[in-house]
Amino acid sequence: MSDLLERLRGRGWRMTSQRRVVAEVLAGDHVHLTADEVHGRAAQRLPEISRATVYNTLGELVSLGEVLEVSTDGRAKRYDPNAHHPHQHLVCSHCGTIRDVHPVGDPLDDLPDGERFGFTLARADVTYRGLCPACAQDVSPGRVPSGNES
Amino acid sequence: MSDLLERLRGRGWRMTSQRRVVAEVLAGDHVHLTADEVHGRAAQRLPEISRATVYNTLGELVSLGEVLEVSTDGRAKRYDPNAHHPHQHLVCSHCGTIRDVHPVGDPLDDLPDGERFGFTLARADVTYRGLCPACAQDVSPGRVPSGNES
DNA sequence: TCCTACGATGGACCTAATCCAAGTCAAGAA
DNA sequence: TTCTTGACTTGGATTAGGTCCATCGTAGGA
Repeated sequence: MSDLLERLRGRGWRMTSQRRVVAEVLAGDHVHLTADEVHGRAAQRLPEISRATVYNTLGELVSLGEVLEVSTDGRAKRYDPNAHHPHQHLVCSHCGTIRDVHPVGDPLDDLPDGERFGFTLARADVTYRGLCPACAQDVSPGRVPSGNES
Repeated sequence: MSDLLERLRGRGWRMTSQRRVVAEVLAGDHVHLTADEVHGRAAQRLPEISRATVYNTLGELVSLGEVLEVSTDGRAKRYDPNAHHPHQHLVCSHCGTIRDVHPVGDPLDDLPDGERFGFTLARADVTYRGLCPACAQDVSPGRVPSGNES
């Protein structure tokens, strides 16, 4: 992730401790934190960091194309640092877990000309929805309901 | 759309003037109103209708499967009455216009087993993004498509 | 017509996000 | 090294979108 910091510096970003911490919090695969979670983790290292700064920094990372904004559920937006590898998302309808996935083919090819209404298409965002293994067990009454009744 | 009212009555829905007006506002193709827009249009016919009632009614229509909730940007959810005809959405990145579209094939088929992480898939939501004809004209200043002057 | 449980109301409240004026500090210049 | 300055940060106010709840109203069955 330090190459992100390099890229940002190369783009003339003024490097501050706040921006560094936010960029570092957003490292790794399958990371999809809300702005509030980013703030929480950043505040562990830099207790005085403000929410406004986290929002500003996330917004800049998004407009620089270094981070993707994903809103899978109409609630808080999530931020995905995996912006340089095209991918789609797989979301658990029950617990909200998100995984990055790589479908085959290009979904843009599936939209016939007659269905494009003259639009100039840029991309297609696909959200696969279903139940993750853990929730599939909890939700289906199956047999032997594994103890954790509420 | 009056068949919607019939179906609702058939399901034991208590029919009130408020519910009728909300259901009537949500009629037609390519209709994707926000809750606030629904409230505004409903209030033209029934000025005393409250926002809470609109939210309640929309929520019930969604859980009955009569209306779809779509959130194509991180802002207000939109409500799509075209719930009985499977479709995806085409969104203008500039003005936000939404069209219902029908891609060929089933996007679920494009996700290989190795990319499913054990999930039980239910469906795939696809959002095609691009510029509508009107915005494509507005945005491009003519020719010289402003390469990448960073 | 009367009852009553279901639905509507509006105002308080909540979360996510943005705005803003004032203070701070990174990094280039001297 | 110190100075300078404008970009950055702060925290508190504000906004948008949505939910909750106590109370009132009414659809529709008896």
